[in-house]
Amino acid sequence: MTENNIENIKSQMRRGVLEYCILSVLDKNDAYASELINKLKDARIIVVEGTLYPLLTRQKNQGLLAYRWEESTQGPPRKYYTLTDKGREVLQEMDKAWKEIVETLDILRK
Amino acid sequence: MTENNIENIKSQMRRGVLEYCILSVLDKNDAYASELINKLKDARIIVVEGTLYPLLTRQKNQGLLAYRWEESTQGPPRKYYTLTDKGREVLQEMDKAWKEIVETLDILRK
DNA sequence: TTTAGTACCTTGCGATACAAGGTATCAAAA
DNA sequence: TTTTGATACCTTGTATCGCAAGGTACTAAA
Repeated sequence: MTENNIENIKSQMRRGVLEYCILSVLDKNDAYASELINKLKDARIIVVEGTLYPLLTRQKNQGLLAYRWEESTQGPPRKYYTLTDKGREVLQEMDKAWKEIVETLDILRK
Repeated sequence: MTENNIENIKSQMRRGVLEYCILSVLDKNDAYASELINKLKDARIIVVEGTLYPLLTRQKNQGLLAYRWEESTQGPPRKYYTLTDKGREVLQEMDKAWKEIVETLDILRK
């Protein structure tokens, strides 16, 4: 019960920054969807396929991401996503928004 | 367009921590709904009635909040919300979850 | 030619944020 | 004494979105 409650709270917080996390990861290196899922899981941000795929499509449609296909030696081709210039701009805006929220919570919890 | 985009991003981030903010405010002082809205607005967390009322009811039903009615000299009676013991426990869990996410983003953006 | 591994994507349900609209109380002005 | 304005409560309907579940396709090895 309470456990569940807390998991909900965490996932709610994670959801709020999910797009920010995706752009942050892609800012360092291009990546394909399954790879992204693993990198985010390593960073303790849980995200599943059914969440990620539509989200990547949305971000691509907003012009934040572009992609290219690359052949793989061990399975089907991979769709590598990369940040666009607009994506980098938006990422900077996210940095600001994030800083603001962190400050806000510092104050609220002080 | 882009403006809108960024507003969406901000509000998404805000949404993720909204419950945390509410409990944080109530941890300092009991408050009634309209008062909460103003305090959060001052802290740059925008929340509207249609969001807050159902959310307070949810938190009350989860046993995190309790309320009492108090007469007011300038209008209808006010429903003052207060943190329960369970609410305080959950708030501490939120502190942990929040710290974890802040650390995660520090690393992702480093 | 079947199985295992990897990678892509979609569908349907449930939760929820928010705009808009509604009710009730009190006090002061008309 | 009725209307207006301020304050406070709450609900309804719509749209969005996360996630579980299910589905397709390619490659290599058994």
